[in-house]
This record gives sequence, structure tokens and C-alpha cells, in this order.
Amino acid sequence: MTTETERPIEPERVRAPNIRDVARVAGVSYQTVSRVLNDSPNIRPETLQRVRDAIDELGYRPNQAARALVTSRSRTIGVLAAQTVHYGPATSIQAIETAAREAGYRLSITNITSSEYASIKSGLDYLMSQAIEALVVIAPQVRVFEAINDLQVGVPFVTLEATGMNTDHSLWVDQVMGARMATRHLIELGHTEIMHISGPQDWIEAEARMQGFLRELGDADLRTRAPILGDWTASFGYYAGLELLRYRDFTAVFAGNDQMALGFMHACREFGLSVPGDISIVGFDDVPEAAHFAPPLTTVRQNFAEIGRRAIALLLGELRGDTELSHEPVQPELVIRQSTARVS
Amino acid sequence: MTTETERPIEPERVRAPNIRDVARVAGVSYQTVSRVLNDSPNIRPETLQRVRDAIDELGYRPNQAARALVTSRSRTIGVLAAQTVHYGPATSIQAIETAAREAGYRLSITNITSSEYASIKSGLDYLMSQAIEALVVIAPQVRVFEAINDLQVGVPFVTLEATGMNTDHSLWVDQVMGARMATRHLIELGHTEIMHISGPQDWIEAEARMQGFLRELGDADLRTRAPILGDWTASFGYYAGLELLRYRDFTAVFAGNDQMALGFMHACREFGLSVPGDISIVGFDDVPEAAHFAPPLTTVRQNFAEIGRRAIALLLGELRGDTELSHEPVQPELVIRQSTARVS
DNA sequence: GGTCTGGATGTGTACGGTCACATCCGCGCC
DNA sequence: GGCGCGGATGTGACCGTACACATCCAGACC
Repeated sequence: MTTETERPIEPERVRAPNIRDVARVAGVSYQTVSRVLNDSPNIRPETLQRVRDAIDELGYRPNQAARALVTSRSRTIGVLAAQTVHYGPATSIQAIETAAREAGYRLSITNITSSEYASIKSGLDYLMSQAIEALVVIAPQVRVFEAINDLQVGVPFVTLEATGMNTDHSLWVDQVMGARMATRHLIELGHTEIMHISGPQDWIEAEARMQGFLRELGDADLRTRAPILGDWTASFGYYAGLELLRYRDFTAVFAGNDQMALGFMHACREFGLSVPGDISIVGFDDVPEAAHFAPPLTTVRQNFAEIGRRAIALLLGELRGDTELSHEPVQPELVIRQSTARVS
Repeated sequence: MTTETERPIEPERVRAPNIRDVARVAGVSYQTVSRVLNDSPNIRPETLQRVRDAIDELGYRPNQAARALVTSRSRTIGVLAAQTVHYGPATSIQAIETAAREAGYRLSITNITSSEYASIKSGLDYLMSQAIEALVVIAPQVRVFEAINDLQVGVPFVTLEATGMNTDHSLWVDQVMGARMATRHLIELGHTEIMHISGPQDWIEAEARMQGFLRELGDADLRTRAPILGDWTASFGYYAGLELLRYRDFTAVFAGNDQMALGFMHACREFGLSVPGDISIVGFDDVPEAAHFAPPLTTVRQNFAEIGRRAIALLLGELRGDTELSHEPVQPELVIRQSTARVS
């Protein structure tokens, strides 16, 4: 215990100061201290100052456990997340954390490692054991909603990055629109044979992007082909590319995210194919690295931080009892770089 | 409130069941229930079963706030993090979360957005207000240690990814060694003019990698030149490349992380330079995408998940009072791909 | 058969806050 | 001058749990 030897002067503080200690020092009742802590009006300025001085003097910190016990409010927002190592979820979480902290809430984050029901349920269970007051679901999978119902979570929740199919609880980026924009861009460049490498089927956003893709193709009366179901990783994009390029019966690819697009471009290089000369590629997300891929990737940008902030705003509003909250979707944006070109 | 209308049958539960409710249903005293919850021995199997049944029947969940209040143990581990959107920290955090959860701890994560003292202090303050029992510092910056001392954090803490300069509290990847491996690899390929693009100077790991780089050059009696101080981003690597390649008085680059290496390779393309034909590049971290860069990046792999796990193991050991814990560094590993070649 | 022993279980209290309610006091009003 | 009023402050109870201690009881032992 280096800390002990470094400052042996200070007496061992057996117990942290509590509200009554503060009251004693300030010469008021503990209730008055409590009032100060809770910004209650009707305190004489002089008294207020005395209490504040006492708090500083003792280095008093309110005991959150005690407060939570008596108010039965944990001041905790739960986050059920998947793939937190990815740029999108990670960015949203960071924004959520900041917004929550500013509002006096703390976060409890848990990762689900598989999309199996048991895993989701166990994650939710963990969060509920902490008496969360609200729930944010990031990168939602279809089964999450079942679990939320089954476990009677019973707190306000929002879902990020979903499709809007559950508008009551989702704060959504219009993924369908984003996918349409990407697809339309390729169509406008003259591509008629477009491949889609999708995310895992049980991911709502993967599904949404696929829908957008298919609808846009349909609107243009183009032939649709079965999308490839991937797993979001660059490696998948690579191996899928190795497979698909053996036939090369397409001139453009819309990848479900930037990582898979990266892997696919890698495969193109191995086949000696030029991007965008031979194959055009569009990604999704606009991770910061996408601008530096070879070639810089045309992709669909999502404002992950904005989504995170709005999620918290929405939940806090609901906790406060506000009704009529804005659920309008966040609009994605097509970022055209150098991985797409007019079909030759 | 859709939830309300969806299942209106259930009566409004005014109060969650507590330990006494369980006791009443099970026909035992509340203390017996408490014993069951805490796995105390000396309970008649029959009684045990009755209590468990009652718990299930009522859907009882222990109130963590009450428990924390009486035991004065928050069962919370604080995480002070920076750059959580990056692969390394994000991976470590995920591992930490899993390990902590398995051990019955929850995590409280806070991000510091700037490396200023005030920001660090405010982050620590936030964590302390939650009565954390231990602290993990991720991606540490020099000033963090000052803050930890100033605020008398007073709980066990470990630092991830540091240099070993503070071996008491750091669980370190041998960054110096990793940097030496990268540099030596370039030297062995015949490079004598090697550039280093470092991370921000106030990051301990950036400093460590720079040290390793300089020492290895020194050992080989090669000319050292001032490293460029970057900010970890791909964009920085790109713009640094645009600048440096105008002179091109080097044949190899050791980048402080994979992102900056990516940006640098982008700059090389713009100059019409081949990697590794004209310039060899080594990164650091081995993010999953690195294998699919153009060309696939030679880099130094760190086992971020392992670090995270060991951090928790270390802290839990200390909380339990174990002494003599292993602080041996995690060894990084050089992953040779196609961005490095013998000097021509 | 009384005493000792230890396993199984029950009772009182404390943890640190907040809430509802009580009290005190000075002021304006009839 | 007694009364009502409202601002400022104090008192008691309670939130749900764990710990220390007390109690009960059956079996071993002399």
C-alpha cells in the first residue's frame, strides 16, 4: 500500500463523513444539509454558505447508495450493446455517456457476445438487477424485443439505429433511405448488376439496409439477386469477394458497412481488378479511416454521436414525463469518394 | 405508455418485493433469506429450497443500493478511458466488462475528452462520487497520475498499456519491446533511414513506442531523427505523409498505430510511390482491418483482451488482499505482412 | 439424565440519506 | 393585540439489507 506510506500523517478515516457530520460542523440540522444538497429553495443565503463551507471542509460526498435506497431511483441508464468495438456503436456510446453524465445519470453498459436469446436475456437481466431507470439498446437484434417483453423490463427504452418499425421506442437513422441513396448512386452511374453484401440477418439495421437496396433496385426495374449475408468484418468481405469475383457477373457492390467494403476491395486487388475501374463499391457508416482506404471509399455517413445524444434526450424526457417527443429519423448522408465510377 | 396498455391485467406493483416478503412466503425469518442470498453454509437443504422457491415466485431481486449502503461496498469498478472509439481501448473495455461482470462487479466508464488536467480530474471526480472500489486507467496520459494523487483516489488501480515505469500499478504491454521489434524488422530489411510518426506526446504509450524506436536505432548505430508527433488519426498520417514525402529522405516509416500507417500509405499513393516497393511501413496494434489494407499492413499485435482480463484479475486480487501478484508485461508480437520489404 | 457442543434459525441495530410532518418566528391584517 | 400566513428550520420514520448476537434444539459425552 504505497498510498499509506506516502502520507502517514493523515489519520485513518474509519468512516466517510455523512450528512449529520456536515450538519454538526455547520451548526444546522441534517435536514437543512439535505436541502442544500437538493437545491431546495427557501434557505437563508447565510445558512447555505455555512453548509457549503462545512461540506468543503469535510470533503463530504453524498452517498449514492443511500440516496438510491430511499428514493428508489438508481440514476442509472442501462446500455445493451453489441459490437462495441466497432466505430458506430462506440461513438454512440461515448455520446450517450457524456449526455447521461451531464444529466446526472450514470451508465451501465453490457455487451452481448452472441445474438442468441439466452445471451440477450442474460444481459438484460444483469441490467435489471441494477435497477436501471431507462434502457438504450444499441445495434439491436431482432430477438432483443422479445426479451424486453419477456422480462418485463418496464422502463422507458430506445433502440438505436433501427428501422422505425417500432417507432414508439426507436430513435432511428433512416437506414432504408441510406441504403437507397447508396444504391441509387450506383444506378445513376449506369450500373445494372449490383451485388449486396449484407450484415447478419438478425440485425435489424442489416435488414433495413437490405430492404432499401432491394426497393431501390425494384423501383429502377433492375434485376435483384440474393444478397450475401455477412458478419460485418473485413475478413468476411474479403472472402466473399474471393468467391464472388470468380464469376464476376456484376459491376458494383453495395456493402453493409465499411469494413466489409474494405475486405472486398482487398479481394479485388488479388484478382487484379481496379476499383472503381472494374468494380464500383459503396460502403456504409463512414468510419474515419474510410477516407484513406485504397481508393477512398464512397459510403453513407451516419451521425452516430447525434443519435447517442438524442437517445438520452428522449429517455430523460420520458422519465420527466414529457410527452410528444420528437422521434423523427436522423438522415444519413451519401459521401462520394473514389471507389465508385461510371460503368465502362 | 404502450407498455401499460399492452398488459393492463397486471396490477400496478407499488413496491418491489423485499427480503421480508420472501421470508414471509417461505415461512422463515428474513435473516435466513439473507443467508441464502449470500451462500452462507449451514442451511438445511429443505429450507434452502423453500426460500429459493419463494424468490422465484415473487420475482425477487436483491436491492443493490441497500446492499451497498450496509456493506459500504459499491461493487463498482471505475474505468477512466480515452479514445474509446479506437479498437484497442474498446477491446480492452469489453474484456474488462466481461471479467468484471463475472466477478459480480459492475463498471462505470467515463471518457476524458481532452488530456487537460481539468478534464482528467473531472472524470476521476465523477468516478469517485460513485464510490468505486477500484480503478482502471486506459490509454493513460501523463497527467492522470498527478490527478490520482491529488484527489487521493485511495483505491487500488491499474494502468493499461503503459510502460512499466510505474510497475506498482501498471499492467503493461511491453510497448518499448514492441517498438523495438518493429524497428529491428525494418533494420534487418536493410533500411537505415527510418521515420517515426508518433502518437501525442502526453500519451505514455506514444512515449514508450518512441523510446523503443530510438533505442533500437541507437543500438544499430543508425542516425536518429526527430519523430513527428501525431494524434493517432488516419488523417494525420495522411497529411504528415504529404509533407514528408516531398523530401523523401527515408525509405521506411514506423507509425505509432495502424490508423496513421493507413493514412501514410494513402499519401504514398498520391505521390505514386509503391508500398513496400519504395517505402516500407510498419504500424502498431493490429486492428482487424490491417490485414486488408492496401497492402496488408505489417504491424505489432497487442492482445488487448488479455490485458483487460488481467487488469481485472489484478484488481480483484488486490481487493481480496492477495499480495504478490504478477505484473509481468504482456508481450507484443510482430505480424509481418506485405507493407515491408528489403530496401532496394 | 444433565451438560456441552455446534448447526440451524431468529432478533435488534446500523448504514446514510429523503420524505412527511411539526415547529418556530416575524410580519401584515382586521 | 390576537390571528393567520408563509418562509426557514427541525424531528421521526422509513427505505432494504447485512452483521453481531441471541436463541433453540438435537445429539454426543460423561
